[in-house]
Amino acid sequence: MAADALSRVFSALADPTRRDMVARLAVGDATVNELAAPYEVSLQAVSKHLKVLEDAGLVSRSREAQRRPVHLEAQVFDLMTKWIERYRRQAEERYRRLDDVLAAMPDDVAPTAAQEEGTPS
Amino acid sequence: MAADALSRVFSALADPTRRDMVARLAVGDATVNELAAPYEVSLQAVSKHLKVLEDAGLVSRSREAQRRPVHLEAQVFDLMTKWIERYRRQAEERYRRLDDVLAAMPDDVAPTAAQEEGTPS
DNA sequence: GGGCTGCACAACCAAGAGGTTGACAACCCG
DNA sequence: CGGGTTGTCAACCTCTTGGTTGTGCAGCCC
Repeated sequence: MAADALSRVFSALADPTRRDMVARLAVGDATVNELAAPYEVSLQAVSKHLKVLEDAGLVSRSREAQRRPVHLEAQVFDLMTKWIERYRRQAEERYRRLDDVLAAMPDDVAPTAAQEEGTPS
Repeated sequence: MAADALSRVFSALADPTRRDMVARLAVGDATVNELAAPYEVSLQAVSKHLKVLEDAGLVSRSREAQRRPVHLEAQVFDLMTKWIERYRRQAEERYRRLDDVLAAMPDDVAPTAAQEEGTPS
């Protein structure tokens, strides 16, 4: 749906079945039938899942006679890890420089201690 | 939708708007209005996005008078990176031990050379 | 060449996601 | 207390998603 690559990758991995397939493919290439075996769903459903993974660039499919072996393209993972690491680091950095942030705050209450809700009466 | 935590996290980050919000929150906490400002969508839509992020455990919302400051919970990222790293490493490892994998194969054609399609006649 | 296997494409359907508007609750300010 | 500000909840609409079944094509096997 979303045109950008990162969205497609995240979206593709948001499904447990597809993550499971990726896990399976990390061990080695597999055919559609092999991938479909563990699941209750129809072969067509699996084929759809593979299309999603392929559109996300997570897998590639080659031809080998009438079989279509599926191959994991692990380098796409880097796209995610880069994004994640960037903001995680940024957030951690922010914790480290908490004093600066507090100094920049107006005259708000300093959240040094988490205050509980006040008595309702 | 999917009950498991990892799916919720991936799904939450599959939306560019929500990733953008996370990027914004990495700089520092913000109110809903502040977060909504850059976007064309209604405040309610932003509120929904935040709910998705909150359900994924990516952000938390506190109370501060009538304001609801949103805070990034970066540690959830670890959940993803762990998953990703696991299978990326596994896939990379597989490349390294390609010979073993080939040896373990049955009597299939060894894909040492990518054979082109046979002559159709 | 006929049939079986492996897989994809198309049409359809139920459920969910993301957007909208409208109403309203909680809180500060005067 | 009344009014503005901040944000949520509910109802509704539409498009997408994940599933189904049906059909059909490409390629081995006999």
